[in-house]
Amino acid sequence: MESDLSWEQNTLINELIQGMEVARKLKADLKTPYSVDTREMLVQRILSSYEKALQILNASASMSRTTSPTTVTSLPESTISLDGNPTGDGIYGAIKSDKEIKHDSKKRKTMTKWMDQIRVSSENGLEGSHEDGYNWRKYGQKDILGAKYPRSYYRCTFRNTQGCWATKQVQRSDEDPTIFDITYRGKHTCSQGSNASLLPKSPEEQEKPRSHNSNIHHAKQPQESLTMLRNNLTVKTDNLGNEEIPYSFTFPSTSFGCMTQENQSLLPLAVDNDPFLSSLFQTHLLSSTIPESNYFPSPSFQMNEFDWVYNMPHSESDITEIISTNTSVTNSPIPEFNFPLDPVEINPNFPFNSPGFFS
DNA sequence: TAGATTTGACCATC
DNA sequence: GATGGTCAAATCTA
Repeated sequence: MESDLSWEQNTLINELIQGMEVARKLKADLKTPYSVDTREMLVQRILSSYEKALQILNASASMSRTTSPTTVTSLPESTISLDGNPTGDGIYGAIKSDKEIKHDSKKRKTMTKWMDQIRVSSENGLEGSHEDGYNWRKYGQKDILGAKYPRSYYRCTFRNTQGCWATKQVQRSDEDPTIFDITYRGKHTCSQGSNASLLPKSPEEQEKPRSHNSNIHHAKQPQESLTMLRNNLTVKTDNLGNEEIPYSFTFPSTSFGCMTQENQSLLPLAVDNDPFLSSLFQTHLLSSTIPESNYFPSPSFQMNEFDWVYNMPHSESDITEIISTNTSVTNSPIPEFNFPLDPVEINPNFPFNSPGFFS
């Protein structure tokens, strides 16, 4: 197994390459009659990639330091916090006795842990989804010292039935209430582990202000969901702060919106022919033009990259496979960033600072 | 009535 | 002892 640094380096490289790829798309896009919105989304993706790359560097730097937490940067926290063994929590896959359960907190520190951030747009609303394809059940909320907002605790719905010990904590950022820091712990060992993120949600369900029961959804359109997942790394945050933000928050427990045939048919042909632009366009189309339908719980995609890599394997063989293929160039922990590294060449003269580039 | 959320209490860790 | 994480009874909702 590779070292953590290598794993992060791969992630970092992929992020940078992702930025490059999007930049190239945008460059090509400048010669086409594509909409400003599409270009805007490309720019957003570029920014996202570089932001993630910087955060990865940040995380690496933080982990390499053993000094006080005052060295932490101004970000709420590194978006990646690994314990060094992405697959090293196999003990949590087994169903435990009551006695073992009671002592789980002792093992807390040994569980795989990673963090992500989600920015919630007003389009989706705070009561909208922050779903990651898994079914979470809230089991606690606590005021945290020094934090303006309470922290919510979620665990996998299938904890009892399938012995899935994945948990997550959701903490709204003090600095930016539109950002939620999410800490995942443990790997999903439930049946969702393999198809999470591919779980669509009907528009009807999406329109519900909050779901209470029956949050189990089955993948009906995995391809669409995959496409969405691949491209939903960022969320437009225009008009943020225009709404009163409730102090307490609760994310509904499940899953992704689904792309409808009608929506897909709206894609311009040129965009449709480009898988990348196509999915990108779909993302933007849904998130910006029909907010009422709330088809897209976009934040969930933004958070899901690490969730995916850790949680997707749901058996020991899957884990082994990930470990054994970790040296592959297509082993990005962010599945949507999987593409060969070889042909990439970075052009330092790319005009990022050109006037109007970030229009 | 089943399943989810709320919330006070308990426990482990630092 | 302070704090964070979890439990579990009470409550809510479809």
